[in-house]
Amino acid sequence: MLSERRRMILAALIEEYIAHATPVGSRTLTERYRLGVSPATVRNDLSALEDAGYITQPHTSAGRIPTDAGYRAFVDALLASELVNEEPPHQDIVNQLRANATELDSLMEQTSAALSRLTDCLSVVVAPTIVTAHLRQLSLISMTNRRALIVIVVEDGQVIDRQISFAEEVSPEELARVQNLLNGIFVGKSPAQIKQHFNVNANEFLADPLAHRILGEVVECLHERSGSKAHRDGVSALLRKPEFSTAASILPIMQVLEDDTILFHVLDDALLSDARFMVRIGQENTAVSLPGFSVVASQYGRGESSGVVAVIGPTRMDYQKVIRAVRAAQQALKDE
Amino acid sequence: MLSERRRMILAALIEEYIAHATPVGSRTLTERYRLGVSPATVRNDLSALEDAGYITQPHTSAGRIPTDAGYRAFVDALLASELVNEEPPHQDIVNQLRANATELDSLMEQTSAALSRLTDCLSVVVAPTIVTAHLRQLSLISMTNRRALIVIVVEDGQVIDRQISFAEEVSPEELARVQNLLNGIFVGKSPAQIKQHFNVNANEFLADPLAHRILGEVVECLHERSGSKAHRDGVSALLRKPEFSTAASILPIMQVLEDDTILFHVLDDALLSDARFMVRIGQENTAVSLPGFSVVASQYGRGESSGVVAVIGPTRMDYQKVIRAVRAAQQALKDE
DNA sequence: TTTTAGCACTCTCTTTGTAAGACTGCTAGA
DNA sequence: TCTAGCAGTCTTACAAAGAGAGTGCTAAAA
Repeated sequence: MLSERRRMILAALIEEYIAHATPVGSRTLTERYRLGVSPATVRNDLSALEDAGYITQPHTSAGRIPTDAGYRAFVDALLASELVNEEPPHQDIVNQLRANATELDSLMEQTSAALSRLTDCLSVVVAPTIVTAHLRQLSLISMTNRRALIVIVVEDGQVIDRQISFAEEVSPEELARVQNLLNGIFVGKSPAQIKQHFNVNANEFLADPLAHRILGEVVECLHERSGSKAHRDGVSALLRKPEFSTAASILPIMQVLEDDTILFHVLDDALLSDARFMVRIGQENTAVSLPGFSVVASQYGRGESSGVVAVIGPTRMDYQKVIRAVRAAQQALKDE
Repeated sequence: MLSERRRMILAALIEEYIAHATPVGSRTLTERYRLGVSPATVRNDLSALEDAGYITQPHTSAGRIPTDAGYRAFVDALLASELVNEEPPHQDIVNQLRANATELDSLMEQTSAALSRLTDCLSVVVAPTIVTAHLRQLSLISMTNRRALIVIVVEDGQVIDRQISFAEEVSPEELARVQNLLNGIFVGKSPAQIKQHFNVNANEFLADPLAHRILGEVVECLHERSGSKAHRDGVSALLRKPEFSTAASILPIMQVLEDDTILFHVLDDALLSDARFMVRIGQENTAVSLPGFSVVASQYGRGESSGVVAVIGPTRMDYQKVIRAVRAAQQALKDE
């Protein structure tokens, strides 16, 4: 429905606005892009694009800037094109990250740092949820007479630990017994299965208070940690962008970042559908009002569980660069 | 050397400026504080205080605002007075925190959150360094044939874990053997002692490559983690303060927060001397230039090791409230 | 029908000038 | 030593005016 030229003009305008963060006029477009028409013609097209809701004018005598809908059309075109899909993402970076990081935690941290450096935006990497990952091993380590450490190792290599205190003394031998007991029953089971078993066979465990107590903690751990632990990087990059020069403009994103629950909410919202990859532009973020921010998020799989890697920046972000970077990060985080 | 009245005027001016963030004139002071003298007299004193470097004028026809030196004098007086020292810090909060948090990590997180809420500033809690804490127990958990988890428990209850991969298969029995071997030698030793033993007796361990490898990782862990892990909270509180309404004004602190190394550097600098408690006002922060920011930091001991708890905010912070809050946090984090 | 040139129009931004307001510094007197 | 009064200085707010940028529209050209 949009003529070829208008599409080109929209793309050129967005490109120009992304680069300079300043409203773009008809003359600028004809001067910098080989459109082959005069400014007057471009003006007509701009007017049409504005009527269609793709661009808007901050005020009468300014150039145009893209609306969220304009970015959306631009990004959809980008995603449909080969530009973003075909090219192999920065394989060198992927390899380098993989080589350096021996642990998931450190891999996430480094990926987040690389991502924010690469895109000059804020990046977030969320550890895979363990909702689906199966238990590999449970270890109980005695710390003092009345204190022990539970270490849970999950199939995809994630480790969760938690300390517990006992009202009465518990010997290391006792702990070893419970460890073997629980491992015997639950290794290979998913958190949901473990919880179910715990609830159904509650009576059985009541005879063994220590096992009951510890299993309770384990169940709690597995559910509490579901999707916890997020690495963030690149806040200061955002502060340097002209659109975020006032504190008020960055406050919304800071509030999101400060609270894991809200952050997860925003990311989950972005990935609610079965899509593994998602771009949310400005007001498309419905979980929290984030005017002026876009979120590019992707799930990444580690074994049976899945985490999220995302880049958050101004709607005026370099979508092509960001999308490719997120894809690359997803590769880096993917289970070997 | 400062007359009693001038001291009072300085205190009143700072109090007023802390409350309203706007330059304070002579009339305001006489109206709101019972000084018993006329504005003209106050003006003379203000002029003297300015000559002495305690206050300054943004411009000729504005009131005065405190300089870093002015705050310093104010804070020194505060610290010398009973106001801050004698009163028992919010014991209720301390107790509540202690009750909720079973683990150090969660205690630090909750303390940080409470501290920032209480002071309406940014708060940072750094885990105790383990430089001096002795090893309590070492556990090796087999994850796969070629992968194991090292869990290090230190005297003060901190837990460190790290995954390692092996070139060849390693049986759980082998791991158990090494675990016993290393525990036998190193339990009760400090990181420094362990490292030394490792270096001196290198030959002995060469005959046992697995033990050598694992001990190497342990040594590395203990030193890497020294003073790592920091919890931050309350960034958005800073954004709401009028002095940080521009992105440029908060950029410095964001850069510090983003990089643990720099953050530690700032805090270490604040606690470089043997003082366990320190207030750094504005330019007194020498590690990194933090114009307009003050740092109130305290060490807190957990057993033999020590961590840092700090509040960072505008130089125009409520020092009394902040100092007492930091003291309370230090109590909450102190080893039972 | 589409494109172009030209022009009037509108709006922002900057500058300039003015008036009001705030606070000081100074001087002279209590 | 303190106070009252006043002139002086500086910011802030507001209005007016000019420059600049970019548009929309109209009429002619392709």
